[in-house]
Amino acid sequence: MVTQLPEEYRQAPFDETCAPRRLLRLFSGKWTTMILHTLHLMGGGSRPGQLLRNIPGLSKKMMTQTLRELEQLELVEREVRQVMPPKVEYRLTKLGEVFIEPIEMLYTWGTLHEAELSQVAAASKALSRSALS
Amino acid sequence: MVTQLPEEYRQAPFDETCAPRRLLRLFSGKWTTMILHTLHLMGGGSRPGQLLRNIPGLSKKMMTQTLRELEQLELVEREVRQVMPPKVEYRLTKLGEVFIEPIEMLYTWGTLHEAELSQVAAASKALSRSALS
DNA sequence: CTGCATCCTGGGCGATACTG
DNA sequence: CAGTATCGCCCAGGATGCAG
Repeated sequence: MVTQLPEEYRQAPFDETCAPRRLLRLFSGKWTTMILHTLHLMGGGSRPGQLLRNIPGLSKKMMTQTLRELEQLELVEREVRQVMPPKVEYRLTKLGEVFIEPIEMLYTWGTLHEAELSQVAAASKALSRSALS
Repeated sequence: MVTQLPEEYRQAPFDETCAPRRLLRLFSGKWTTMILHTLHLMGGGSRPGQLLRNIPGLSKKMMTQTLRELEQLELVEREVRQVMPPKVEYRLTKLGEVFIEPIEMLYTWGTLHEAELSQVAAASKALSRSALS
């Protein structure tokens, strides 16, 4: 029974530019996945105010900032309607929709495993409590 | 064709403590998932030096720091063997193994979608290039 | 309503050097 | 080899205020 492969046979290490790492970096922003997820969830175009209301804790600044980044990466499109008051809609691009898949995977996994997540939370709580003594 | 539900009928927003967000926070550390993944990949116990060598860019400090956090969350166990030179092994706990699943999902998804990840990279590159002008 | 500019703070993360 | 301590940077990200 091989519990551990010898050094020489172990698979090559991740390099910085490997796919998993690039994905991680893409999702590293605090609000990135939540914004993509919400855009997807609401279907069609979403207005900034709606996004803001649907993502508690998100500030206007971080929203627009994140949306700009996603625009530049061509994961999100912005549609402006020049009227008063201004009407703006954001929607996922075709490329953007691709990345919905891993996000939904993560989110639903989380939802299905609340129990384990609570165990982790409990552990961290126990820790901070003992730290107070 | 309903492209967008009226405000009142839209599903309640994520609150801060919902499962998806907790999962995101758990994985928010730059090295967290990579360390868990590598521990899993190597099977059985892993020695710090091995981890370090298998995760390019990881510094000794960030490794131990992340491992300590994971220990506190009870996702990782540390086994010390008091000899010279010191022998230490880290291994996933039962709870830790649970979280391997979403990590592997993410990583393999990334691997299967290198093409799209490259498109994103291309978009960001095009951006920084035009910014130079 | 939407969006930008500004200012500021915390802490994540890295580099380095030192112990056993 | 494994781990710690220190220093300091940088920037993500929050608060506020102004403009169209």
